[in-house]
Amino acid sequence: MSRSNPRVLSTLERAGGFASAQEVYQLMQREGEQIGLTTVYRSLQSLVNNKIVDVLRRDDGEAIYRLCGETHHHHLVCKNCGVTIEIEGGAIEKWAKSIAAEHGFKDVGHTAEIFGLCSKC
Amino acid sequence: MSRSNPRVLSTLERAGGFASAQEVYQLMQREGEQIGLTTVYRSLQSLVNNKIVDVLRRDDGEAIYRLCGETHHHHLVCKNCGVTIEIEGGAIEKWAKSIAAEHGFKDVGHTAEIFGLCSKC
DNA sequence: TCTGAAAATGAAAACCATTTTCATTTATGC
DNA sequence: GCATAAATGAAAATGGTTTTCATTTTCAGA
Repeated sequence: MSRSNPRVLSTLERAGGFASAQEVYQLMQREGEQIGLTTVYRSLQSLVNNKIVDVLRRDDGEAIYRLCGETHHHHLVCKNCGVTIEIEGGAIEKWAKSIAAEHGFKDVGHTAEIFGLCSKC
Repeated sequence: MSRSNPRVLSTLERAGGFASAQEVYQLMQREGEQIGLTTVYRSLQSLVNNKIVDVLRRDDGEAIYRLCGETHHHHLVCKNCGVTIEIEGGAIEKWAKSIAAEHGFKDVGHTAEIFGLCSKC
């Protein structure tokens, strides 16, 4: 298994904690970092596995990565400009748990995203 | 510009109003319809432009199309055997709408999935 | 300090959904 | 009919992402 190259995380932070793999790679190149695109992808994947970053999708399907806090939250994302607002999901947690219990499911997790056009777009 | 091939819409409806372009294409092939993948893509695009269908993204980035105005549902998926149960999302709809309104978002949609281990696994 | 196994790396190729190109067929108005 | 526009689809191009594989680096133990 591969661990994350720390410079990738540091670059993602510097990018405002919100960038695609391609963008992280280009940023590192521009700054003279010597790294391959493959390693960027692998590092980001590893960060996702370790729950250090989240992955979302742009409208065109490109994956964007962003730092996430530890508390479980959801996102409200503008599908035009990409601005993201973290939201609490208390209601969702309960909903997911009750639905799962109703059908005898265990070890339950869930995903939920809300998207739309923000007030500026 | 091209108009939508009506068989594409009819197939999307038959698919439960929720499928990717590739799936629509495969479904049509299996049913003996004679159509090219290009036409499927063009028809779906045209349906999106005409606001007849919505387009979302799967986690893997593939675009999925769904009929507008359909009351859409969510899924409870077993992460071991893959069995899927359709569930109503009334509570989620309300939650998504209120959160979005709170932050001035318009043209709002959402995704939500619950996953876990089903009673058999 | 050596040595070898395991992990990390990255260039190139493979993958795959999607889009574009372009030549051909079909539909439509006159 | 005839001409022009629209629709079609095979094949090629595009572009993000993943895989392959050979090489380099790391590092624990002799």
